[in-house]
Amino acid sequence: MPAQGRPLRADARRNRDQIVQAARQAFAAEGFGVPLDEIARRAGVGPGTLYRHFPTKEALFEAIVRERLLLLVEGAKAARSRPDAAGALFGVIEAIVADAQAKTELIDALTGAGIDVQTEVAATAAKLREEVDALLRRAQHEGSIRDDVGAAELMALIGGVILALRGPQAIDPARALAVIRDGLRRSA
Amino acid sequence: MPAQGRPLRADARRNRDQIVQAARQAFAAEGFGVPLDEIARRAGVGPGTLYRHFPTKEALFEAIVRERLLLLVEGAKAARSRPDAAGALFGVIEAIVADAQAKTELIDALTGAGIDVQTEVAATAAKLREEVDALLRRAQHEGSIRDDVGAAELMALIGGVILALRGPQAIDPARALAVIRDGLRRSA
DNA sequence: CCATAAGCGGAGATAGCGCCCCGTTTCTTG
DNA sequence: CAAGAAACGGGGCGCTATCTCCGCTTATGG
Repeated sequence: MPAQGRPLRADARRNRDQIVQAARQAFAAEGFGVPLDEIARRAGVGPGTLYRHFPTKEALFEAIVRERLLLLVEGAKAARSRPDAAGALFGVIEAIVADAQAKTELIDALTGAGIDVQTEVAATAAKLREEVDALLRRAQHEGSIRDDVGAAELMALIGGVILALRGPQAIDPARALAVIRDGLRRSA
Repeated sequence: MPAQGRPLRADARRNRDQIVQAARQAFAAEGFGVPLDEIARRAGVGPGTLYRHFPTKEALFEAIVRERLLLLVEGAKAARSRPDAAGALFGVIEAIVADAQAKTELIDALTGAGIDVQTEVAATAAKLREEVDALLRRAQHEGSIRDDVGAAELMALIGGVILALRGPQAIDPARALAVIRDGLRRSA
C-alpha cells in the first residue's frame, strides 16, 4: 500500500481485487497455512504480482483479517446501545462464533497460530477483546453476570468452541455456547 | 522399534533414554513445532542417531505423548469409582488442564495442530475423550449435570482453556473452569 | 587383547515455501 | 499511433526442517 501516491492502473486494480478475493477464500478455507503460490494460482496471477501488491504474507493476511475483525468490532460497538447488557454480550459472542464457523482465518488470527504476534492483526484482535470486555463489565454491573470472570477467560472459552469447529470431532456450537451462557449467569 | 529382536547395546539404550528425556522436555516446552535437530542437540547425539531410534518425527512425538495421555486415561478410569459422579468429572477435567499447563505437547495433541490425524496419538486422544464421555454420562444419569451436552462440546471448552494458557493473554484457568462447572449444572 | 558388528554422528540430499528479479507484455498519454 | 512507463509472470534463490547415507568409533565375546 504505497500511501495512495497515485491511482492504480486499471488492470493492476483488477488484479489486486482478484488477489484479495482469492486470498479471502483461501484463508477462509485453509487458514494461515495456505501457500502463497496457491493463492496466486487461484487468482490467476503470478507470485511476483502478488508480492508487488503485498510485500509479505502477513501483509496479505492482515488485509483480509483486519476487515473481518473490524466488522466484528463494529457489531460489538453497536451492541453497546442495546438495553439488556447480557443479551448484547451473548449476541456478540454468537456473531463471533458464527463468523468463525465459515471463515477459518479467524481461528488462526484469534489463537495466533503460526503468525508473528507483533503484527497489526494482534492489535485488532485485542480491540475486539476490549469491546467484549466493555460489554462484559456492563453486564456485570447490571448484575446479570458473575463478577469473578474477565474477558480473557471468556475469549478462551469462545476460542475453544471456534477451534473445535474445525476439528475432526463434530460439535454443536449452540450447546457449547449454552454452557458458557449458563456458567456466566450470576450464581444467585 | 524392531519388535524386541535383541536387547540393545548398553550405549544405545543410554542414548535412547537421553533422546526420550530431551524430547519430553522439548515437546513440553515448545510443542510439536520443535526442530528434530534441536532435540538431538539437547540430547547430545546426532540427528542420525535420533532417526535410527525413531524413524519419523511423529513416531517420537507419539512415544512421548501417548504415555502422558495414557496417564490421564488411567486417572479418568480411576475416577469412575468415586461416589459422586460430578466431582469425579471435574476432578479429571482439572487434572487435564493442570497437566497441559506445564506440558505444551498436550495442547498440540488434543487440538491436533500440525499433526497428521491418522496417527496413533489421535486414537489415544479419542480414548481420553471416551473416558470423559463415560464420566459425563454417569453424572448426567445421576442428575447433577445437564443432559443437552456431549463430551465433544465439553472437550472443546476445555481445549479453549488449555490453549489460552499458552497465549499472550494471561488467563486464570480456575475461573474459566468455574464457568464451565456452573454452566454444566442442571439448570434446575 | 583382538576381531567383529552394532552403533554413532554429521554432512548433505530432498522438499516446501516465502521472497525476489528481470525479460516481456500491456496500458496510458501526447 | 508511437514512445514510455507501469505492471505482469514465472523461474529461481535461500532458508528451514526432515530424513538418509557412510566412514569412523566403541562395545562385546572369545
